Amino acid sequence: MPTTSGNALAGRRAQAARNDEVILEAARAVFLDDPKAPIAAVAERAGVGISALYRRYAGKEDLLRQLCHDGLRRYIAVAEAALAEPDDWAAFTGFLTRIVDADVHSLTVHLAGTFTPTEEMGRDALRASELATALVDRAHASGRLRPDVVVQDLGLVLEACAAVRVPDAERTRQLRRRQLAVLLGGLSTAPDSDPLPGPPPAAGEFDWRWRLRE
Amino acid sequence: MPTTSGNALAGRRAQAARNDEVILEAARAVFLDDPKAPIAAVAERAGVGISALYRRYAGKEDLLRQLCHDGLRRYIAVAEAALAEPDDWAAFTGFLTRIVDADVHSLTVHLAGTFTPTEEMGRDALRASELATALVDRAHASGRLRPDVVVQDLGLVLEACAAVRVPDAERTRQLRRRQLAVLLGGLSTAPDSDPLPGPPPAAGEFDWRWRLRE
DNA sequence: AGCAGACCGGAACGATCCGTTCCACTGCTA
DNA sequence: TAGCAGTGGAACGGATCGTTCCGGTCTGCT
Repeated sequence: MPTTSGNALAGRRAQAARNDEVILEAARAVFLDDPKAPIAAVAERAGVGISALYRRYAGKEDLLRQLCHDGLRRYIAVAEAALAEPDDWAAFTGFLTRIVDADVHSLTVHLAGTFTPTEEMGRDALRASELATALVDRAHASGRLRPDVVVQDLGLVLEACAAVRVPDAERTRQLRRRQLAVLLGGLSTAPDSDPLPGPPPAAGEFDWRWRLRE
Repeated sequence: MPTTSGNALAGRRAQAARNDEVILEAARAVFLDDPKAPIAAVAERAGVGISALYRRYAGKEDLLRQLCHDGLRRYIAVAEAALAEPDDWAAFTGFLTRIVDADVHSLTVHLAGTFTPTEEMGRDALRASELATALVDRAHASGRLRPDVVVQDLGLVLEACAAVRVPDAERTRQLRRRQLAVLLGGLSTAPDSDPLPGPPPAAGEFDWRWRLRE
């Protein structure tokens, strides 16, 4: 007779616990593919009924919020891991590569505006931007990053990579790496290059995504 | 008494002719901002009734198709103009700058899949890709374009720029130019750079956009 | 002058989609 | 074995949107 915990395999409880995972994974896959997919698509992909979803989340908005927050936490985790890398430039490039590979940008930015954020998300977003700043600072210190690049340019880079999209997921990853390689080449210091044009992206210039869409 | 032609200002005919323009412009603005905007939004933006739209176009699909075809023709015109530039590299960069500024990429690619294309569009698309190839070839000849860049990489570049988007249109243009500058830096030959990773984008790898969405 | 009809605004309709609720059912768990 | 947590999926109600339709206006021709 399984107790309330400790058994990972059998029984109704275990099935429910497994569904927790399956549903979250399905939601990630579905909303990554189409940010406004219907909730039924998530249930279908997970191979469960709609009730299994509504038992866990108050509604679509709640699911989206948790998914987005999850992406934010991944971002932070990847950034912290990258900061542990001793080489300044490698920390920077490794960070971007991992974020792009994990498609975290789509998980966060593209889902924003579809729900009202919690204040904890606000705190995490702040922390995320601090970490990103640290990575850019170190990249500058390494001398390999163009001096006129600012933190907010990371947003442009990630957006550019997330925009690459073909039906096959693995191929998408490859093409995004190619895109990132080109961008990193352009971000690197070059002997005789003109300065980047226009005022650099400003802090908060992309915040409109986080405000509710009207 | 105005005759049937020659007068550009007065009368019902003239108003109708003006509406032709106004509606097309409104449609461009609206669908550029949101590819699946309702048709009523176009009418509202144009300051006309819905009838004025349906008098000119058989339906939404027809409007979208003509808009997209229009974008394709712009693309071709810009490419032809660029090819007249004597300097190989300048032709290449000038072409990209103009396409990005005019937001032609959004007009074509992002609208594809929402209508069944005509064969004339197929011909124009072919011509467009020939012109793009010529521009890339000349850029290669100039020696300033990395040898491992292929025509299809243009699609990635344009996608990256089109992905940049803030509420203000003029600011969007500025940021896209910045993005393009970074990308062009990465596309340029550099003394000691690793080759671009992965197989390059293949011909027709982005064609799925042109097939009807299921 | 007068009328036929081009042209227009916008209400109304019908189809579709989607979030959410609800209920019957299943098989653990105590 | 009784009860309930967990579930599948039909059904509902609201919202959205493409399209049609009708009444009204004004023009351009006769």
